Amino acid sequence: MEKGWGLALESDPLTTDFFSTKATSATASFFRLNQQRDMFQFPVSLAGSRDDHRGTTASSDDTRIPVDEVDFFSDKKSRIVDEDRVKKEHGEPAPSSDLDHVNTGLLLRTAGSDQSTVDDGVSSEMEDRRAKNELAQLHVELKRMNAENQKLKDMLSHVNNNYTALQMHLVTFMQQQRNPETEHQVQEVKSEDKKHGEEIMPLKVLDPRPSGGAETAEMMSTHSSSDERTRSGTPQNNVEKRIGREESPESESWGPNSKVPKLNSEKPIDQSTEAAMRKARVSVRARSEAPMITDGCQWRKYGQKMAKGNPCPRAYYRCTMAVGCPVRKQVQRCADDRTILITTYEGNHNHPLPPAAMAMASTTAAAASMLLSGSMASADGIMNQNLLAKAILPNSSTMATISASAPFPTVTLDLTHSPNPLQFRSPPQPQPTQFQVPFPCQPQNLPQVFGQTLYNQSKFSGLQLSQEMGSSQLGHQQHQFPHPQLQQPQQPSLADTVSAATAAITNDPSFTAALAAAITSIIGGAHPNSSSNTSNNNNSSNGNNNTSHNRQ
DNA sequence: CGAGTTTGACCGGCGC
DNA sequence: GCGCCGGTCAAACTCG
Repeated sequence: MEKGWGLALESDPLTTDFFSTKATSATASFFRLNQQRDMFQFPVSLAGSRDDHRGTTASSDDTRIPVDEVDFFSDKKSRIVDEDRVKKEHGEPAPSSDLDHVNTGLLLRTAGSDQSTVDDGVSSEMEDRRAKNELAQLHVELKRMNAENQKLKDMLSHVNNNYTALQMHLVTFMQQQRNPETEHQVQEVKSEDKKHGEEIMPLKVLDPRPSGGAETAEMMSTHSSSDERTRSGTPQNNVEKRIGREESPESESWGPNSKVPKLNSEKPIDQSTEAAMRKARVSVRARSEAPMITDGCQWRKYGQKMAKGNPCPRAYYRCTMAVGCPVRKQVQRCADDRTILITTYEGNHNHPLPPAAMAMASTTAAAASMLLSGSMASADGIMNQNLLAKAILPNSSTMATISASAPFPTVTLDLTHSPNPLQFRSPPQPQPTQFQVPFPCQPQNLPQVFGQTLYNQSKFSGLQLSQEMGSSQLGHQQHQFPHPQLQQPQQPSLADTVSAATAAITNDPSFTAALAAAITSIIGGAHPNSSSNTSNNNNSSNGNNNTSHNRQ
């Protein structure tokens, strides 16, 4: 097995095939041989396969190769040599017998061994031993090469991870660079509120200003918004209700009223920027049979509509991890391929996120930031967008697309390319939680993988969640969240984790390195204490959401 | 009984 | 001005 893996990673199809498919038969036959001849097991099969498939050395090493082969089948040495020559000359195993006509070299050998009841007895024991030694050496060398190869691969994956992490940091940093304005505003708003002698009702304060609202709310909300909001009993609630769709940040971000022009008209430049930020969307396309991909957040469905041009209904969700969180998402199946789930995220969370959710959220935020920058400076925008795409999907440049033509700048992460039918095809859905994005995790896994890639240290819990994630976001796991509310009660079992990893791997081999690192870290002892919300995509599972949410 | 989902109605923007 | 459409609301319903 190990060899199969190692070789497979090498991207040498021939080798891989050899190990995976032919090795078995060859090995089996070989065992027989061993019993008879007491030979070195692996060398035989390996040598045979090599010669048969690669045949590179055959011509040049005519003398030597035959010797090797002879060694293994010392009895039938001469005969085998002839066979091998024939094989090499024709590039295909020459049929030693009718039965083996179609078989590859391995079988031929086996057949040859069977045939070789006629023992020449001429070859000297010395030669045999020498040949054995050579084979053994080759085998050892092969092992060594494999080990070395593995090392290199590890190093590569490591470097890859670091690179990705740096990229994401850069993106985040750029976002933060841009945010100072926002923060400024927030500060100002806060101070204003305090002047008024009240502790902020973020939403209200913001409400009047559509563009600034959500952002501000998000910024401040972390601690105060929920409490205050709940606290803000009746009168304010009424007001809020009233304001409701017109002024609430949410409506701004998604609804028509949130359209940029309107916002611009009222707002200063930076505010328009913020509005744009909020408009930026991250769309994740992932293959998933689950109704929704898991991204580590808790969502409440607040509507469903039939969208034009798509027979599949579009579902609207809002984040319920904190009161007033402006983040929303739309989930819809692709009209062309209903196995593809399109999840569109918008907005930034105004509360701490569980590790599992960090990736998605960060990605969304980064995407928004990048898109924004792109819209502002054309050249830079392009650059940034490319960067974003790379950052989001470091391993595949083709998967992330950025749409400038859409009403809102949108980053689309297409996780559907990963060829992994396995996971989703499984008839009985194991658990609702697993639908992940085949990375989608499943595209679903995107977030997870992404996070993993970015932050190796993280625990694997993120992976499970991510499967849907499309938005790939970054690392999450490393944070511990103080808020009890945010902590996910469930801890993924190791088995779950492994299965998630397996799914991810199968879905997209390109993430193998990152996943391997993650798995390694887990197995290495880290137990994911973090939130793993394996199943949380279902809104129903969360115990403590006070969902009197939004509307009140 | 509370929390979440469903679903028809409503609202506002946009295009004709 | 009208109708279409996307998005949201909120009462009714379902579920645990």
